Amino acid sequence: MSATGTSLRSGELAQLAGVSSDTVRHYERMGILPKPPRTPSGYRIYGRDAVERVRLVRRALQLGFTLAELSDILRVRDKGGIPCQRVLQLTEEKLQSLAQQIQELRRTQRYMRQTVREWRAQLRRTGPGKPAMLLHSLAGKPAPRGQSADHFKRRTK
Amino acid sequence: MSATGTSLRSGELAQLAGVSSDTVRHYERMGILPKPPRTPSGYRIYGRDAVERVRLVRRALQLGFTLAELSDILRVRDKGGIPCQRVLQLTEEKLQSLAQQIQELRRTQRYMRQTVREWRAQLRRTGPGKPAMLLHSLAGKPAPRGQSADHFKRRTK
DNA sequence: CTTGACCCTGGAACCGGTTCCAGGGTTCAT
DNA sequence: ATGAACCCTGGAACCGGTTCCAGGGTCAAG
Repeated sequence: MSATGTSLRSGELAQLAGVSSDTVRHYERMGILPKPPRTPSGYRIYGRDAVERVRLVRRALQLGFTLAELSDILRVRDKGGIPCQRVLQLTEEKLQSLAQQIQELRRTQRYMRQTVREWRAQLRRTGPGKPAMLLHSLAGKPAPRGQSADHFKRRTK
Repeated sequence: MSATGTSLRSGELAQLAGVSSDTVRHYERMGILPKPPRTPSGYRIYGRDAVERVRLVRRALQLGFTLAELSDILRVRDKGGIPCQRVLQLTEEKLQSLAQQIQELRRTQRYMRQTVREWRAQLRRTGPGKPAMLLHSLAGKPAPRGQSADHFKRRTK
């Protein structure tokens, strides 16, 4: 009875939007998907627009928005508010720090390439199965500028 | 009695290496700093070489090594092993995925810039305080290639 | 002797988005 | 009426590096 209708159950929504149903429920908990009506037995009933919503969230996440931010924004919007300015501003901030991040990564890249080059030379010099002290040589080198050490993980802010 | 000697206590080591003493102890737990001798009262006693070691670890972390990897490598080295090949190989892998990561980020950057441009135009069209649907417009757009959605956090592997 | 700076331990919190779990109900087909 | 496939709940685990915490020693200067 649910297959071809307009209404979706959590699993179907998840499928259509390309996430797990766990994630769908999680989004609801985070206030990102509004609480949907339920069947008498407690199953969630979503409209097809929910698919859009989830997809939107995924895109926004890719742009660096957090669930918390999206929760804010969407809540405002759902109340008839116009969060566009806020969205635009946030996006520009992300863009900013994205640029920074890229720069940082490229610094690391240069540094790492240089290091590998030196290591290769060193290995040729000392012979393959010998001492070499590769890692050790790092200690004395000038760090790759940015001191943060978490290029990799930390979300923008 | 400890100030100018050759031996360091955890806090001094931390200071000299630019980390917190919590971190020093953590490194020990992870097997990255070898268990140091203790004073009769239980204080750790490090030699000056420990400073190098910690600095080395920090550099390596910046290059994308994990504590686990470093733990392995250093343990081998401390036993007289020669982990240089391993180090080199790992580094090349990091370098590889770093390049990928940068590419991904640049894609996102391009996508985001384009998006902002479109939004600006849209805002001009609809007038400043009006509807606008900025975020909403994301749902229909083609995603920025990479489907991973975690440019930002996840450590390389 | 007191004060304050330092050290010890091991376990938990943190970040954020996702996933997993146990224990239990619903729906539909065979 | 039995099974398979789905759904419900709320809480916890996960990743990894760092930090924080309580409850307690150590040590030197005043």
